[in-house]
Amino acid sequence: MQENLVIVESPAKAKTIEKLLGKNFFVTSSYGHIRDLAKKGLGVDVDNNFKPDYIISSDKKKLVDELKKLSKQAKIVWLASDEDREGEAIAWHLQNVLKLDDKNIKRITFNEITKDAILKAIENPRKIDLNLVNAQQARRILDRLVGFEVSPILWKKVKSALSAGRVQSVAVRLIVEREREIMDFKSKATYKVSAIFTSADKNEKFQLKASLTTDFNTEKEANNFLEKCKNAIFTVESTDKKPAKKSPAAPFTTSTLQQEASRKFRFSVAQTMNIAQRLYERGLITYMRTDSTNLSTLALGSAKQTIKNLFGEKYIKTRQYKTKSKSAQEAHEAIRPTYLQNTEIEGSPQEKKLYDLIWKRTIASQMTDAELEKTTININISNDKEKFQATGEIITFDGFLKVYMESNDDDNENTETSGLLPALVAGQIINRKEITATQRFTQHPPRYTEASLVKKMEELGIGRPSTYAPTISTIITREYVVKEDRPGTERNYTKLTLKSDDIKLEKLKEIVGAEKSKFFPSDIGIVVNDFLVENFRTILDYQFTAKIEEYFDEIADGKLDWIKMLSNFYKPFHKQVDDSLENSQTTKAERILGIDPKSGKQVSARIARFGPIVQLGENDDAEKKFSSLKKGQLIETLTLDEALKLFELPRTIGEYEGKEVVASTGRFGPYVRHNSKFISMKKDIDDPYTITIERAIELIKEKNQKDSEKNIAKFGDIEIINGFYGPYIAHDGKNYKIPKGQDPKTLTRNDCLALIEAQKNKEPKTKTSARKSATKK
DNA sequence: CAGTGAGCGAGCTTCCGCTTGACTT
Repeated sequence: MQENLVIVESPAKAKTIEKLLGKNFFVTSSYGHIRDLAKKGLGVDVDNNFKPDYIISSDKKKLVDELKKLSKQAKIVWLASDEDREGEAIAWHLQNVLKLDDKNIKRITFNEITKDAILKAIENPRKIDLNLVNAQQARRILDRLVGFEVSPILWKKVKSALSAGRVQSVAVRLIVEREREIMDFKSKATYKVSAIFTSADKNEKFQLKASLTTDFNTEKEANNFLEKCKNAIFTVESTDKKPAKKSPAAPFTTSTLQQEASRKFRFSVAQTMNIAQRLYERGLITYMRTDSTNLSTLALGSAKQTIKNLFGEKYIKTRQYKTKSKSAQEAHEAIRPTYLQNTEIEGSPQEKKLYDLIWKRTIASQMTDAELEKTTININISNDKEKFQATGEIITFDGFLKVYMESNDDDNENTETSGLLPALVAGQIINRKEITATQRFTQHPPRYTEASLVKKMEELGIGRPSTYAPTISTIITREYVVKEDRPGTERNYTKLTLKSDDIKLEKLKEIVGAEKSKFFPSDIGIVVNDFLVENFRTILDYQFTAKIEEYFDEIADGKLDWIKMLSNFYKPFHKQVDDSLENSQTTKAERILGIDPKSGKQVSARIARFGPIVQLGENDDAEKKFSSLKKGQLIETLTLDEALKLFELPRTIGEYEGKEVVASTGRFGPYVRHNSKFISMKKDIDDPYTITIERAIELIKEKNQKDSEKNIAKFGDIEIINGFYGPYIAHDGKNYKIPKGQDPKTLTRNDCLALIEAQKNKEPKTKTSARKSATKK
């Protein structure tokens, strides 16, 4: 057995390092943290200096035993976890759990996996930095105290099984407040004027697009302007050329990679991380959970070489980027290809795409600026003080743009910049071909996408590269927010066009406000957020994390005692907990919407046990009626008319084969019920409020037809069913596969029994897995 | 992506950050 045991955090990393270190070293990994606060109860003794109760979780026991065994056989254990707060804590937990003596351990760190860096680390070992460890303990314990003291208040005051936390609650707040901004937003219309000019000289042919530098507020003003243009002479007042530069973006961090993959490929944050993980495990890219934009000297060198080979010397510009985010801990490099000379890889289309993106971004970051020439042409109007302006941009040297251009968040904003403008001289007269004034509306602030939420969280220093994706999934599974598409609404707008000597007025329609994969708060999300902001303002403050991070830094620097820090936080915090338990109202977000003109009864909305509902009649009304809100409706913005419409369902629309046909909306959308069968309506075609009996019968017939095809054969308690995934055998509440190539119609009862028996033998495996997932739930 | 369309009764739920697996139809 080797004298030296090296423990890192990630097994993929362990593999590479072992190759570099040679046979005297055995390298293994801890798979992240090996123990954590007890899952049951608070896990912290608040009356005893916040003494933490650390437990090795069940899924880490085997690993810890293995590590114990290995460390006993080794002379020196090199604790090589990451060079940050969490990494230091992992090293410290390892020492404690493995019961390693100070003289047998050496703490080493390196933030690039190269032979040089690792050998250098081995030559310069240090002790475990207890201050840094304590900063981590303070972070961990504070998060536990916040999460486990505030969540139970929500169970009591709002709804069972809800959760609150330093990170997730602020993420939800961002989404709720953005929605409120949108609710309050008043769109303002202006008339934007643009023109197409042509040459006055018939020998010269060009078209120049220009826009007026000011907008008009009313149709009348716009029309007056166009009237004036009829008799105006247009003269080139000035042309101006200016050189400009564009610089490449920094290499990828976790959050910027998530943003770009979302913008360019529409990958979800989790999807990007899964693909990146696979690339990392295959040794194709560096670690994908990082907040650093740093590139190793090795990478800088090979980028230089690659650029020289592919594009030539003049495209090289070696740069090191400063990491933007203040909370960055920089335990790793930026995300980059391990070998920059590999311009492409084998793999799934998604893997190839993501690798290509990472490669381009990394290479571009080491290339020269792009050089541009921006041209502005101002056009004078003889009878008006307004001016038209045309702008153009051409690339005089492409530089990094040869390989990569960062995408923009607001891709729907098509700025009117064209490429090369015609060569015009001041004083030259040009002709108007067409001038239009189009009514445009200001847009509400955009709803968050996964990626833009991550970006915002990073700006606020909330969450870490390893938690962005899990946090998003938490706020969705708690049903605080939904991520979905919403159709837009139709809007009228006006367009005035001046051509020859006529002004044409058009009333046009456009679809606006359609959303794709955006976050919307739910009623529960809104209620919980309002409750938390009201009762725990300090923790919900956008600056809270940034502030406590300063304390953690002081602890890490040995300037602040971690127990004192926790105590300073906990005293006022716990008082808030007690206060809100005692004084705050249980909240149902109730709103009285008005009176139903038909029945004279009160209409109200609130959160009930199974979600948001509207109620017709007061609580003591024996004949009160309920209805659930539709998808996309919020209690906060529901109108009386919308509420009244909800009571129209379920709606009896007629009879078919002597049985009632009812239309309504359920958990899974609108449906038709007939003969105790539910038939989903077709999306975007049917509407439960307007569906006719004829159409309903059509749906019923269709469904009956499908059902008759569903059952292929039946032998007593054994059935052959044509399911969604193809035909299968159903027996005793369980489903069994039919082997490929076997025609299900020819199967006999005995064939089925044989298949069932054959597949039952595999059961022990599925049983244990069933138990596992059950205990997880 | 199949199927689904209900209306408490006790006890449980919950945090954030490190890591990767391995259950299917």
